[in-house]
Amino acid sequence: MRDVANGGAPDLAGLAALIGDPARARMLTAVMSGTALTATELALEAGVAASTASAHLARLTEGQILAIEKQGRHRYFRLYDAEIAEMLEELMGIAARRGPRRRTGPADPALRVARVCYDHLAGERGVWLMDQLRERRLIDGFEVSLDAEPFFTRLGIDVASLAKLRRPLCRPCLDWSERRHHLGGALGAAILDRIFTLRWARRELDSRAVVFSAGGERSLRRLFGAD
Amino acid sequence: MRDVANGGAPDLAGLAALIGDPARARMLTAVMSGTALTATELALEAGVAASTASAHLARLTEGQILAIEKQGRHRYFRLYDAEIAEMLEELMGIAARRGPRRRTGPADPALRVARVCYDHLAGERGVWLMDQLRERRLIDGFEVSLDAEPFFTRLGIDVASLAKLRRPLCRPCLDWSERRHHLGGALGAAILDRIFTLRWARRELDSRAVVFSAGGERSLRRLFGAD
DNA sequence: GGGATACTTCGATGGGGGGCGAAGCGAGAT
DNA sequence: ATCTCGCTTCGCCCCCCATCGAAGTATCCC
Repeated sequence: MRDVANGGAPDLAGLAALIGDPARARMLTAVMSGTALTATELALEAGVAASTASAHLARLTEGQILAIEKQGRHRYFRLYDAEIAEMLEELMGIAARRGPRRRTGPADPALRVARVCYDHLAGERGVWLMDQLRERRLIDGFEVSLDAEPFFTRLGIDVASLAKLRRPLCRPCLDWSERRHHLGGALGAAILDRIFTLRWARRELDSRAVVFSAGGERSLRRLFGAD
Repeated sequence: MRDVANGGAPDLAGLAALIGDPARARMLTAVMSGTALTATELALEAGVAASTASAHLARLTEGQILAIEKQGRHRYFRLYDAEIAEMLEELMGIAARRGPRRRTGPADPALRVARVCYDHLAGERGVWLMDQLRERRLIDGFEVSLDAEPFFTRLGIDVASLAKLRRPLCRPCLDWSERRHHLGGALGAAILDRIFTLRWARRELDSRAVVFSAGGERSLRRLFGAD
């Protein structure tokens, strides 16, 4: 009813208002780490009562910002899809840039170096990776090169089956700290997955930070480095 | 004071809340047409009193969503920069997609075919253009090819001087109706400028729609078409 | 079954902010 | 100098909604 008022224009205000509440924004920031969180955890994260959080989560779900995964007596919340994650990353980037004054907190540097953007790698490492893939012509423009399959197969990634998914294989995602693109999409997610499986890096608890081990760092450079 | 509370995270809520008010969203939608508008025009557009609009505009300016251009006794408002325009386009895309139910209003089709995205071309024509440029290797990945300069020079666009600007020359911008990228950045703006100058198309009044003439349509296809 | 845990619903409260009109103000226009 | 127009400031109202605690419902564990 209320959205019929304006002439077919998308409900920009509704969507933005959903994100524009402090408690909800904190929840979304928390869930940007990629791990699904329970309602109670999110209430804690947002600093509000469970009942308040419940109402917020209902609205975010209704608005298709979050999705629910029921599991026993828990209700796990995750971002609705990768598109939402990318939009949030972009918003955070803009907010950070025109924020009060550049704050250089202690936890910040780690996030700038490497962090999770929902389910793929962002930060300096993320855009470096994207640069290298393009430099080596494994990615061409917005698409994976035809002759790149063997490379990814050696890495343990089956490009052909990823390409069958509904989700775009390869999607440039604007990085909030670097202000350039890193690799999202199914391939971006698969690469980060391999990085964790191979123990080149680990997740920092309760943070989006990704910490590479010295050896992992070397392996990454050896595998993807252009020269 | 209020933004020091959370640990260095960007003020996502503040930014989104700025956009998340119906009146402000209507103003932003209006100014997405690329033309700078006066405070009074925006008040009319948003359907609020001049005083109310003034308060909104002050907040949007303060938040660096809009910028003011004083001119005589008028104050013209425009989007702060192209980054903001792209972010809004993306938000509108997401809002449209998960909106109530696909509404196919009468004015909609024209917008889907071709429209202005702040200062460059979006819609079917916009992504077609991007596809062709990439197909013909005039744009490679995210950059203009080295040997593309003569082509654009013939079109009356001096790539070298565009490249000197602070603004990125070539920037993929996610299209809300097509869900794929069209060409933004200084080059995207220059191309649309030429399209208007050559009278291949004209702006629909009070709308973001771009209407091509039959001849303009042919010229566009002849110039950019790949085969 | 009983008890604990996870979460939602309900009802009440309060504050932030969006809304308006009237008055103020500054910069052209005459 | 005076008028007019464009916009802002001020004072006010009022509604929306974020918030809470308490009670209700669902699910698991023993």
